[in-house]
Amino acid sequence: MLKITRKVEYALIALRHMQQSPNNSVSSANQIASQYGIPQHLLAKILQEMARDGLIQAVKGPTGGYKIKADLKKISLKDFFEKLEGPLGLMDCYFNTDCLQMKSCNILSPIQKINQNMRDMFSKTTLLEITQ
Amino acid sequence: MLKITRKVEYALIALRHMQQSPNNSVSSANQIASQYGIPQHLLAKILQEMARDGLIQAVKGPTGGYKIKADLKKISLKDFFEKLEGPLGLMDCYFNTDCLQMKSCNILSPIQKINQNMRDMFSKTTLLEITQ
DNA sequence: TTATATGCGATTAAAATTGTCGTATATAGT
DNA sequence: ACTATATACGACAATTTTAATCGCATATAA
Repeated sequence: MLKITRKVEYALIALRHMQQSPNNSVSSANQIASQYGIPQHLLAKILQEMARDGLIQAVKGPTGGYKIKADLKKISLKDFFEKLEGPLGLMDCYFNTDCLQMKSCNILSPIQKINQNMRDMFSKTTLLEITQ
Repeated sequence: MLKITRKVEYALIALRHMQQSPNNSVSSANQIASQYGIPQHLLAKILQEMARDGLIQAVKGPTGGYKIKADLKKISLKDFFEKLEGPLGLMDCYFNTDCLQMKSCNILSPIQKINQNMRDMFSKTTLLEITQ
């Protein structure tokens, strides 16, 4: 429990790679995948999603690839996680209100506080801090 | 991702229930399970594990059950999580050193910092704060 | 003696995650 | 124009993790 997914892990690795690419030149999915031992097709899908999210810029065709598009110091880790994986919470009931035990649940409010702490923590860290 | 398991959730619910039990009288697994809509056999196993961990005290036989044994203000949420679920880390490489990409991984050190933040956060909260 | 508890291992079921496949489209280089 | 290499995207399959169930044993109050 309390693990990040490989999807997020691969996304971070790729972002850092691009961040360190000289003159923000493009890097292809295959380049990155083979360098870090990531399944190529899987990484490609993740990069496509990040491109849709506006985090990176795609360049098609041979000599194509991806490069950083967004200003990484303006994006928190929390926002990044939520872009890729959806709402961030220790328990689903933080967002979902359809739990049948809602009324009888005796740990709802304490859990909400911890949840908020965790979200605050990830809100304070920027993507730039991770990737530079 | 970054979710707690139902096991931990059920354990917290049960702990809080016992904590609020008048005069620290015992509560049976079935009582608690039916009150909060938790599968009985599953909760029983979790309570047994908590008893082995010294968190609660088991009383056998009819009229038996469980009651709080440990001093909950001396146990951090991190310790509690690790008792039930093992090492607490965003990625396995925080503990495991057998990742083949260890050398080429470019996000190891930033992730380690976030990991430490998360562990610190859960270290600062006591079980008592959650259950009272 | 009986009914109701805990104790514990094995097994199954369900859900989430991770990875693969196939096909389409874009474009630089020749 | 052709080819090789890249992104784009949906469907599907495999794997892993989590959640739940089953069966049987032991303890003990009434």
